[in-house]
Amino acid sequence: MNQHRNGPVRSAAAREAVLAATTRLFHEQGYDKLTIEGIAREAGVGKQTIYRWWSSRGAVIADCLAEGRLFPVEFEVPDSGQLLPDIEHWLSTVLAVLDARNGGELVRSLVAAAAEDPAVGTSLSERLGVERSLAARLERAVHDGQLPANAPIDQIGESILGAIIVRALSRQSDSGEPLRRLVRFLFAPSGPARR
Amino acid sequence: MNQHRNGPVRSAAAREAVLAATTRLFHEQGYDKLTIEGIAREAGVGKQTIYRWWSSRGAVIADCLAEGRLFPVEFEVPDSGQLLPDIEHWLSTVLAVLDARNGGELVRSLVAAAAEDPAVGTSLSERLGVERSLAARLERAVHDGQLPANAPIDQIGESILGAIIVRALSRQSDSGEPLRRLVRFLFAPSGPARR
Amino acid sequence: MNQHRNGPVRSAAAREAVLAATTRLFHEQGYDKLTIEGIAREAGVGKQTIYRWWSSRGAVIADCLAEGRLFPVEFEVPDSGQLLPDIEHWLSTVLAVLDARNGGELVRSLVAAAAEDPAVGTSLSERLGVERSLAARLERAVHDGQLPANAPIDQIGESILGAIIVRALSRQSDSGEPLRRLVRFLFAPSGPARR
Amino acid sequence: MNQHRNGPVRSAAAREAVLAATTRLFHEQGYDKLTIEGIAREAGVGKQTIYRWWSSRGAVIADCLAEGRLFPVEFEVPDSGQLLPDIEHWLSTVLAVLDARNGGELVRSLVAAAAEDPAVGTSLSERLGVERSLAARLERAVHDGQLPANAPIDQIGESILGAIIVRALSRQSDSGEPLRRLVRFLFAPSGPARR
DNA sequence: GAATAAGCGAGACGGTACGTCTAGTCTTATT
DNA sequence: AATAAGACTAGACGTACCGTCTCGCTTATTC
Repeated sequence: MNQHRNGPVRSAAAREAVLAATTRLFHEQGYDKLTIEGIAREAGVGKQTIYRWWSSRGAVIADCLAEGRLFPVEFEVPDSGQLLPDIEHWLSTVLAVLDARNGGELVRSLVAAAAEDPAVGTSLSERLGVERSLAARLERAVHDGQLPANAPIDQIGESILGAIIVRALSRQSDSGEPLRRLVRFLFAPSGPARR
Repeated sequence: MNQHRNGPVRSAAAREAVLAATTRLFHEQGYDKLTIEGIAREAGVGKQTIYRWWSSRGAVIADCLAEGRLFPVEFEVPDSGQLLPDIEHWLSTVLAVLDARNGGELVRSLVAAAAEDPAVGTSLSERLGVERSLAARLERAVHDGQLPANAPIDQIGESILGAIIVRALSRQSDSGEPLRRLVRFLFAPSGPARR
Repeated sequence: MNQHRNGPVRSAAAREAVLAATTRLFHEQGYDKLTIEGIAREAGVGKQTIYRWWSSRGAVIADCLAEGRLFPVEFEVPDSGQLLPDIEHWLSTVLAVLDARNGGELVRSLVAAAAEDPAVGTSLSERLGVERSLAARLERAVHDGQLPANAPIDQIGESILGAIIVRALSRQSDSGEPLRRLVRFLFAPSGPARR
Repeated sequence: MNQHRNGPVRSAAAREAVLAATTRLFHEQGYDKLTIEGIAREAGVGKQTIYRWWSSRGAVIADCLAEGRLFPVEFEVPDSGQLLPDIEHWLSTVLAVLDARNGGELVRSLVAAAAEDPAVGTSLSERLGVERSLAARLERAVHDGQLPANAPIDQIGESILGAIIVRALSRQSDSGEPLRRLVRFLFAPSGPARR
């Protein structure tokens, strides 16, 4: 980080170093032990450089999220024509990634960050594909007739994401089966007669 | 806290002062500006007294929650026999309370606290009546046949709570109508799953 | 000449702006709050322009001193033939100028600058006319026989200047009468040493 | 410094460590490179402890001075009955001490400190014995008739101290002979006829 | 009249220190 | 033995400057 500097335009090297260091520290220690000083130290960057370009700790995390540095993959909901299997596939992917990297801790950190900084919440939701991919898939399901015309698409997505969050907050480590039961309840192909 | 205390047993006055001060500061400034020093100052109490009886900032909040100092009322789900109206009534009560006291900020603070401290999450969920009252009501709905026998009761509660949280985290201030649409979808006479 | 260079030469406007800004800030805030960044800002000049032409903060002050920007007048010791009145006249002028512009603070600032940068000390002494004018006058007094042949001219000047400095450092604001008593003692017709 | 702490009364150990560290750093690096953080680091003390008990960098130095940590000895003016030899003896002692420990740098540092903080000036003057011992000796000389009755005692002392300072500020390293000439001029036992 | 090269305002950069705040531990005197 | 008070080390906060650097522009000199 002390090689080529570019002068009075923003240094791409510094930006990269900050985001890389933040990603590393975030995974190692979690959000509440993440400090601006720590990032600067780890990145070999002056504190002012961070304060110059990011408004808060959360803003840095939001950038990391937006660039896919915290999750390695895109979460796409496939479209096989059948709603429930598609959603289950997406959910499995999400849970696999979360569990692989000490998911509870990761989600809690992200939630803490989101509670502090709006941008993180937005980025997180986008990154998990809730809006872009999940909502789009549900939209198509409405067109297919697999969901009723008045189904509250966004809220369904939020409720699934919310259930993931609540599960993380309550420190349950149950391999995700309950969440699968939830989506099965929501999207059962042949809804059991209920009344 | 400048009263006369009587020696070597735990001071009820100190406990009361701490919880009262915490409640006040939490409402005024939110969780992330809540500090042990601030509580001690406000309560007129030595820091050590707090450290002696509570393990962390979150533990104090959890105590406040458990004693109903953060929410003034109990959230009970009524049982009129009809599931959907009962749930909607409960949801309206919850939203009314949240909106009344700058709810978004309050929920975000609670979520931040829960992300840091497990006890807070548990207390919060209990306090909102999700487990005790909501889950019990859903249980009865299963017996009634208003919900299918295999309905994932706990997860349904968590998904509603989660939706409230996600809504708060994304700073939407939409008067709760979307959440009402969600519960209508979940508990509509025909059920969310349909074919 | 083997060294012909092209391009613009030193900008007189920039030099002028720097010295003017420095003078202004020095008088307003004193030496220890004088910063290169502050000067550059005030002068509307790039920092590099200052670093290119001056080696240090002190060097800029020394330039200001040398150009008479910090003291408005020359301090000349008159030569009426009578030593003591001449010196008293010079001293009165110096004290008048110092007292007029919050002299204690000014002297302290100059002393601080001199302690940091040798050039300032030299400039200061020159500017006050200690060497040029006071020492010359004393020299003439030796020739006149008003001072003994072996009188340590330079040291006498330094001791007067030093007394002014000590007085400023100890924050006495005594209208200069004590200093007048000192020079009367030094240059009384009978001399300081007497038996 | 992490051994015995004394509780909510001022820690003598911390005070000692701070003053010792300050003395060390002051001699090694001079006043302008002396920082609160540096002192805290060297002393193994929290910064707040310094800010709690001293109002500024200068105040710490003043304490060091007052306790004789910067100069190892007391500077006493002897009283043999003969003024000039007594003063010369005192001056030799002072100069010896100053030269022994890179005196110019030391005096400049002290002057810079005094320019910033009044207490340092006072302490310095006291420490060198200017007031206590030198002025007292001159007083006695007045009684003896070795100095005229109206001799400005304090100013004479200040002028000698001032000459030492000016000499240090102008970076002359002349072994002190000029200063000896000055005091000889001031206190010559048999003042040469001058006019 | 182009090409060249220095000076210029601007300001980003890695750093260091500032003075403040809180964490969590420990000691004192009091009750 | 618990308390209110508060000193202690440690370290992060966000700000201010340091001295170096690079950028794009302007300007004078040389080819």
